[in-house]
Amino acid sequence: MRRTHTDKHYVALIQRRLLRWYRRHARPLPWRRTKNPYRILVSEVMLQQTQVSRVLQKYPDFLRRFPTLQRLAASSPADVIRAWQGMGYNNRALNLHRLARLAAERYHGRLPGTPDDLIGLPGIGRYTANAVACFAFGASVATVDTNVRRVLSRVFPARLNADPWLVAERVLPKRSAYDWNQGLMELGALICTAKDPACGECPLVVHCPSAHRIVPALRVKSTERTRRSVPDRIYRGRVVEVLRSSRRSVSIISLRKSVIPDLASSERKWFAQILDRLERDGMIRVTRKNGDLRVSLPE
DNA sequence: AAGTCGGGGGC
DNA sequence: GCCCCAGACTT
Repeated sequence: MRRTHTDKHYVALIQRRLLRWYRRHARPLPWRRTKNPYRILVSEVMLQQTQVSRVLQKYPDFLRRFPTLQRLAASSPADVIRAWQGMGYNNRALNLHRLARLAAERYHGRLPGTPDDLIGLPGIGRYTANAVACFAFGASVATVDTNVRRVLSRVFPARLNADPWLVAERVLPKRSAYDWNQGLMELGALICTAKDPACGECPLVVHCPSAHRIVPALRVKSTERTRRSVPDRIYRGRVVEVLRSSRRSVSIISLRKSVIPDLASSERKWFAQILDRLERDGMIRVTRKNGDLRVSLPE
């Protein structure tokens, strides 16, 4: 009988090796030194599609500015968007603020502790729900992010086509979920990287069928609609960035000139659509002042 | 299932 | 220039 990834003994060996490696090599990241659900939540949202190195720069300031979920709920969306400067994906800031206000009225200003109650909250998908439940509330649940997905697909390639969540749940050591999940992510970030992984330093190298023969990941071709090959979200980001630094509302004319100085008149409709979508997202506010359209962050 | 949503740093 | 990154949401 050939061993599979469900072989208990084989999995247990891998679990012990990774846990030991993690306990020795774990970086002292600030969100690993707290169980405060709010602080864990902020870190997980910030880390969505964002490197650890950048989150490290913004995380302390954000928590100083908004020390608790209640303080976040009591702030304006504009305040949160400003504090999000440099992070990208500004919808995350908006959703975090919505979550805070929603928790204030539904959960007395606290975060629920189960994946079922967390998932579906603004900006909280399956990964973040499980991450907060596990890292803050000690729930024994799997967390599958891009690191975990990559590591598991290499260590357990037999299930390459299987749902990574099923694999992750099957190999999760129930008693050590926190260290295991963090360890998988740490391994993916430091050793089992997307390109040119350091198999020579990997604690799982003797068990890994993919060791030293990693095939380059398939190119994920971007299909985003572009204007002159630049995705719209880049211009959305520029609009928000201009509004961040202006204490007052800005006329659409001057806003457009700040964002794109040489915009052709034929493209003004395109720019108007950018603003429409930003307004629909709740990212900006458009008001009329004596017949003139003015734009600001939602104060 | 595919599009959309930022920004910075590595190469 | 291109690529990657602790995902979520909309269509």
